[in-house]
Amino acid sequence: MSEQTTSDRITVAAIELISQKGYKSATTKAIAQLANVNEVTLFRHFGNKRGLLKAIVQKFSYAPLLQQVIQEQVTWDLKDDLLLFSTEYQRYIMSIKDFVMIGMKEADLFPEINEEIAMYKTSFSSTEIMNYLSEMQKRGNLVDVNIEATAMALIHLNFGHFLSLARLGVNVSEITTEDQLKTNIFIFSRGLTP
Amino acid sequence: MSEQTTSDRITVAAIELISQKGYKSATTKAIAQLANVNEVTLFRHFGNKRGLLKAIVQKFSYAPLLQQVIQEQVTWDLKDDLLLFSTEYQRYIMSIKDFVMIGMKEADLFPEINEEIAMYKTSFSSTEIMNYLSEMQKRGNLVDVNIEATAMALIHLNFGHFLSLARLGVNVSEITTEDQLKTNIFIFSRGLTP
DNA sequence: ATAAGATGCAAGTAGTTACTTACATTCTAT
DNA sequence: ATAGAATGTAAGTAACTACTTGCATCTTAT
Repeated sequence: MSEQTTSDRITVAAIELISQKGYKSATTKAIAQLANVNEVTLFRHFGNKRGLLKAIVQKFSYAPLLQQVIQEQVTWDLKDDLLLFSTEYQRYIMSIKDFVMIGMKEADLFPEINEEIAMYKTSFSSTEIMNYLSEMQKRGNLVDVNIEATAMALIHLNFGHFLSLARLGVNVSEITTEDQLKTNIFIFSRGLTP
Repeated sequence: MSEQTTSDRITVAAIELISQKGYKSATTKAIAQLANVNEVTLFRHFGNKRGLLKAIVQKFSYAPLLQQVIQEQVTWDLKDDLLLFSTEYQRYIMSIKDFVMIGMKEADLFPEINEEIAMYKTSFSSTEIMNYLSEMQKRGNLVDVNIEATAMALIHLNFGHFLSLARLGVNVSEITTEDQLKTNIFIFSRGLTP
């Protein structure tokens, strides 16, 4: 039928249901039904429900390419770079949105997908940004400010925006993501440029 | 024994367990055990598990006093006011942290505690901030910027910070909340002051 | 064409969970 | 002291859920 393998169809269905209802409420029966396979097939592929989650985690646990992408495109112009960071972050985290939502809901259940992964490492690590900000300070393109706190502020802002989008599906307000990011970068670049 | 009523002990226990494990995984048996009451008592008080959650939602659904507190203390100095907003927000949302986490996990299960409540209304509504920002613009204390987007940026930033704290219990980084807020306000006031 | 592997189907099992019922016990107000 | 309300105890039920087993059917590579 479809080009996806059976395992893929099951994991995709599982990700959708678990991110929506949570791990406990997403029954193997429902997952199998959504994946259009027999429930037994699910167990034949993954052993048990936990194994299914494990497979999902592994599926998403690759080193984020984002860092490379960013490092290659850095211009050392604060405004441009902040926009680059934000748009890349938003693009990437939205693509793995369901996985992040699972991490949000099941952090205690599954240490592997704890918040650190879902919130920071999965996207870009804060150290990447901190390195960038330090270099910017050396170049005299950045005001004297707590680097670590600034990096966290950037991440928190972007993650907060992502959460609005992800949870409601649509923007809370009428603002488009583009306009929102524009304003964010305006404030930050103006606040951080010497 | 304790001064709390039986109902209170049950709801408190339920909030703790549900915010940790999620609604489905927090069994009535475990809730009763934690509350130090017989499981039957739980059902006598709340009818069913759903009724217990309903009681919890009602317990937290009062008009946030935060608005008043803020309006009374506004100084129309951007830096001072932003600090006031942030600290009050942080103080308040941390006090209802478990409830907010329930909202984060069970939004689909319970429309009443959807994200809007947990994320925005429960704390301070975005319109309150927007009114403040508009007035600041009229007074010439604020740069020409998208008011709505700026308000959302403030909320996202503060909510993002809250989430780090709430999820990990401790700050991700070594920065104290105070230092983090200071940096946030530094960036924002510098970026928004004409 | 055929063997091997993957999947479907039917039935079942053991454990869990929300919820009930009947009765005993304790607490509280008068 | 006593009635009435609140709580505890014991036992049970019906539904659900993860997971298993045995066998039939289908697909695919050779």
